Amino acid sequence: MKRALRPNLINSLSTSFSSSLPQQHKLPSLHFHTNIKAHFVAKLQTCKDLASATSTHSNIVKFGFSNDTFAANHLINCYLRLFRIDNAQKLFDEMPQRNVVSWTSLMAGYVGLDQANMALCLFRQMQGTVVLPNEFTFATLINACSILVNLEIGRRLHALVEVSGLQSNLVACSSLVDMYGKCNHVVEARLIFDSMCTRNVVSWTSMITTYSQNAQGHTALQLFKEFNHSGLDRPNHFMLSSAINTCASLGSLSDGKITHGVVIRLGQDASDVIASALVDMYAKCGCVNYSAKVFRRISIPSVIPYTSMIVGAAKYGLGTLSLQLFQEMVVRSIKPNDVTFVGVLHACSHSGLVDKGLELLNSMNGKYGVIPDAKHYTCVADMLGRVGRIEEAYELAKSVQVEGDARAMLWGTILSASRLYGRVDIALEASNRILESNPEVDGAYVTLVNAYALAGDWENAHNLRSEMKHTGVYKEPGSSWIEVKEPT
DNA sequence: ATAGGGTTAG
Repeated sequence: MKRALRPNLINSLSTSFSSSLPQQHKLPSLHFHTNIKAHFVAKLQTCKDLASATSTHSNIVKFGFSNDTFAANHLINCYLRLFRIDNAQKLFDEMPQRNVVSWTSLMAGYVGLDQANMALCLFRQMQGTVVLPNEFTFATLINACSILVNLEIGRRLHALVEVSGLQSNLVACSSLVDMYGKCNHVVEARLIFDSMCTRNVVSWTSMITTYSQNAQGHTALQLFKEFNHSGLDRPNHFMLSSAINTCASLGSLSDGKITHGVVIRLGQDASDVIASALVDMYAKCGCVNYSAKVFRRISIPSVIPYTSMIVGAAKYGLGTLSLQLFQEMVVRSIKPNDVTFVGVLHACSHSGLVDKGLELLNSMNGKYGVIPDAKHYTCVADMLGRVGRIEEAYELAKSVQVEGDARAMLWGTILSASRLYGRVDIALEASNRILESNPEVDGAYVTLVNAYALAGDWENAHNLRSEMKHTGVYKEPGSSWIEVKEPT
């Protein structure tokens, strides 16, 4: 095997370099060296599978480039593209000389694999070296803070950005705008946006999204308009999706139609991402028939527009349409994901197709390879609860392992159903589990009081209410207890 | 060579 591999490689190299090699008599070895390295790097950039990555890796070692930082950085990035963070980390650990690209690449790799914390750890390690962070390093780290909603570290990085003299840097500032926005600090995001000396589509999109995600949709749309009149650039599909999404969150059909008009004028209506946003927007603005129109114009819809349409139809009680669409995507071999199943399960729930819903839940993993999680169980528990199949809902909830807020949600659903059907025993059980999952939830206290009261256990109800007053979680009786999580 | 923004659920 190995014997065959090496001559082949040398053959392929000599053919690719045969035209340049003979002319370079003076420095043949040096040029061969440079060219062969370029060849390996080119190979790494187009690597599609682990086998070719590892074979190129071993060739890099064989040809004596194992200590070459440039080649190793390419290898790291190649492994990261193939989602092999373990290989990338191992290589990184073995590098004798790491530069800022080595560090930043590995950090970005962790962020991309939902391990934003690891990126921050790496930065701490990096600070113990002589390598200095650049704008890309900061952008990657600030992005990690956005994902983690970690304002504290975000602020520290902001300070470091300033110390490093990058306070007007486009890339660093755009990520700061995004970070402050994701941490709900709109004013600070805007201050940075205003302080930037150059802005591009990305920075404007970050600012628009910040307003949109912080319940200031009108300001977001105003900024979108401002950008369009500024003549700086044309909005791209990122900015357009954000604007459409803003209209959806506002529930404003008129703004939605105007934005749809902008999309058409810019010739962006063929974009899958934009179409998904439009389908969702029309459904949220009360026009599911428009959603259907947009959806049917997509030639090959991916799982996202399919899901948007399934969810939209489900909300309008068009359960049969949702299920038809689901069937259609299965026939077209478009793989449903976890969100798609939330949609179809909702459809079953809202249209009273209970047994169909149960059948779907049970076939999710085996037939479609999607492992049901808390949100699916909550959905099905709600479906069973609505039609009074409380026992089954209760058994289902007991059978699943869920933690934290998701657990409170699941048992909140059981609680709601058991109250509705007067099952005080199960209501009590559910209240207790909500308390176990999340003791800070004041709504659960109220519910527990209600449950005790319902059961006629007034003494316990009274005691608990005093305890609540004591711990400061008291809520006036009669207020809504369904709000498990209040917006901050 | 490395980087920043967007789309489906609750």
